[in-house]
Amino acid sequence: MVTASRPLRADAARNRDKLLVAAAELFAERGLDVPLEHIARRAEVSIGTLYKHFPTRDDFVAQIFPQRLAALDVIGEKALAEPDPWRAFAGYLEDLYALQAEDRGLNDVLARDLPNAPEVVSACHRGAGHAGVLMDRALAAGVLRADYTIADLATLTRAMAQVIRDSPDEWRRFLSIYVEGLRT
Amino acid sequence: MVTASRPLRADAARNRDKLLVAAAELFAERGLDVPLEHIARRAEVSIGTLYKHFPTRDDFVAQIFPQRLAALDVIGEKALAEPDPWRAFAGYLEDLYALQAEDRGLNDVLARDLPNAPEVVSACHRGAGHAGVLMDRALAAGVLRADYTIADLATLTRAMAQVIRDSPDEWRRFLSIYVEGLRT
DNA sequence: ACAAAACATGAGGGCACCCTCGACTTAACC
DNA sequence: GGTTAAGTCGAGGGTGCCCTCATGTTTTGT
Repeated sequence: MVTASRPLRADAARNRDKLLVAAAELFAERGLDVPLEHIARRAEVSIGTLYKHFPTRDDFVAQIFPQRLAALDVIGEKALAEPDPWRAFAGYLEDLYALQAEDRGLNDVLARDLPNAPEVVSACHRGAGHAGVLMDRALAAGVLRADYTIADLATLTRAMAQVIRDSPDEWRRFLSIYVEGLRT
Repeated sequence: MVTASRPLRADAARNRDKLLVAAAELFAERGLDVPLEHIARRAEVSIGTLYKHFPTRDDFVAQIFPQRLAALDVIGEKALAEPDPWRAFAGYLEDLYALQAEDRGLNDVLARDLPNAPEVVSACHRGAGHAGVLMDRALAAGVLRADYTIADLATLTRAMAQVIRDSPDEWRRFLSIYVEGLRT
């Protein structure tokens, strides 16, 4: 699907990289809403050049987050390898939110309806898939509240995004209370 | 403390009232961040007049929210009248968030660090006082997780503000799960 | 009815962000 | 090394919000 366009000119490739690096840093530090001008400034590139390479904020998102979201698969696999269904499920949540807590941008990405980047969307779906399996296992084992659904998990994720934003050191406590309420 | 200034001129009093009504409506509908220009427009008054009466957004907040926050006292008293310590505590939370769910502005007020309005701050403190008593009772009865604190409640409140914003119909479910985790 | 004081008005300046486009610069290829 | 397509630059136009102030209007008290 990658339209094999002619390779970029050397300076263009360099600028593109600098932009990606700057954007990745700023998304992680300040969240998804950093002004594009700040990204250009940190990349030491003009705003016009930024728009040439990434006409849309979502173009940045599409380039940056898929690899970060790969971590989702990693923790998913890890959880699936855990034999105890409850520990698997609860551990998954803990790992997931630890990820969010480390990266303000990722926190934003997972908390919003958004983003128009298909790659990001599909990564999220894979994540939801893992979570679904873990939930089913826990349900089958009778350790998870019987009426719990994926939609509840989405709600939790947005709530956790908020908790992480305002008390980055207390989210584990909040989560553990909620998770306790989930157990049967 | 009300500096008994000369009474307002008739037209001025009328405009002030229209502004308060408009602001109250818009805060409730759209949240605390509505542009002040929108308030002026709905009040059918110029932006200059708005600034004359309420130089600051917080001046609106200070006039509007104290009476709404009175509802906090009502539900506090109601909960204190409930003999069962667990039902009192859990019922208080339910009533509190029901209040937030009905009023976007109130939701914002309770969710932020903010506001520079002393009357609002003191109403919140009274609310926290009620909550504290309810928590102590529940703790004494051994029905509430022993390490629970007021700070946790503040975190919960911000999280609930978020949940209410994105799923106004699902917040009770989320709350009930969390509250379940609180019980011993 | 008049003067003075109180008030209302809205154009406009400031700011932060968005995005575009024409003039310049540079890498790439012969 | 000259040509040219590709790329860079940043001033500047657009938007939405904030807030102020000179000018014009209304109320009030006499």
